[in-house]
Amino acid sequence: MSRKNLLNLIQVDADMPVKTTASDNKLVGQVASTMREEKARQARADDIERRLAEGQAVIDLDTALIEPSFVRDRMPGDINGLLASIREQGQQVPILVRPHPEKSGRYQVAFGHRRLRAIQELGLQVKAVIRTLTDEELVIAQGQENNEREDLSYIEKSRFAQRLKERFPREVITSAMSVDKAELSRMLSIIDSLPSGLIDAIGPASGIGRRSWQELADLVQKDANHDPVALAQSEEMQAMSSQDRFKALILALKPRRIVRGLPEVLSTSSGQRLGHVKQSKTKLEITVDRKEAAEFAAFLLNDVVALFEERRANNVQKKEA
DNA sequence: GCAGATTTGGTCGACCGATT
DNA sequence: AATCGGTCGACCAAATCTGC
Repeated sequence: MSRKNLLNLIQVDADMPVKTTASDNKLVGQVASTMREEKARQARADDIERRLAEGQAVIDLDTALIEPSFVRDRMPGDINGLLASIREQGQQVPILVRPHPEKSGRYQVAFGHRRLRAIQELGLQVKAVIRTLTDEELVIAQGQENNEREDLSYIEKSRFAQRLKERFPREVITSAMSVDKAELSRMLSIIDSLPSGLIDAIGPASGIGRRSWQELADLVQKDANHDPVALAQSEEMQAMSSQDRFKALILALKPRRIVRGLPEVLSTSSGQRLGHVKQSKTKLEITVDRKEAAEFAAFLLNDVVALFEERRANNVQKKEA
C-alpha cells in the first residue's frame, strides 16, 4: 500500500458560497465538522509520515484502525492480568503492525493481539511499530513472538500450524514456528483426528503436550461408546480448569481394566478423580484422595465396618433361606 | 522405479512435583 | 536434600506416501 493513500481525503472548498437556510446551516455545520475531522486526520497522517520518515519506530495509533492478523493463533483467554499491568504501568512493549494490504488507511497486527485487546478495552491509543511485511514475514513474526513468549499451549500451536497450512508451504510453517517437519506433521495429524468442537470445549490446556493429545486422539478414534464433545461440554467438566478437563476426559475415555498388582485410578463416570485401587492376591487397597473427595473419605471411614456387617448379615440370610 | 516429502516410532536430556 | 517417576520438546532414523 502506498503511504500517499494513508487517508482518502474529501476535498472541500472552504470559500465556496453557501445559502443560509436553517437546514443548510445545519448542513454547513456538518460539513465544517467533517472538514475539521478530515484536517485532523490529515494532520495525524502527516505526523505518522513525518515520524516514519524520521525513523521513529514507535508511534501511537487509534485501535479502531487496526485489524487482527489473517491467521489466528491464540484461543480466547483471560487478559485481566495484562489489563491491570497496562492500567498501572502503561504499555511497555509496542505491538507490530503492517499497513493493511487491502484496506487503505488501516493496519494489520503481526504480533501483540492480546495487548491490542487490552488497550482497546481501556480505550487508549496503542503504541505500535509499523513495518511493511509480506504475508510470509507477518506469520513468521507472529510465530517468532509466540515462541519467545513460550505461553502458547501445544494445541494452540497445532491449530496455528493448521491455519498456516491453508496458505503456506511447510517450510514457511516450520520456519515461523521453529519446529521440525516431523513435529509439524504430528501437530497437523492431531488436529485432523480430533473434532474441532472437542478442542474448543477443552480449551488451551496449558502444560498438556504432544503425547497426551496423541493419546486423546487415539482414544477418541477407538471409542464409539462415548460422545467426547458432549462429555467435555458437560457442566461438571466445564467447571474445571482446561488442563483438568483434559485429564478428566482421558480418564473417562480410557477403558477400565483391573490388573492385579497395578494401581487403578478410581474415578466417577464423568472422569472426576477420587483416588486409587490397588489389588493383589492377598489384599485390596483403596486410596481416596481427600482433596478431591473429602466427604466420601469421611463416609468410608465411618461406615465401612457397618457396610461389611450389613453385607455379611445379608449373606447369612440368603444361606438360611 | 526413483527422489523428495511426509509420517511414524523411538530415544534423549531437561524439567517438575511428589516422596523419602 | 536426594531420589524417583512422569511428562515435556527436540531430535534422529526408518517406513511410507506421492508425484514424476
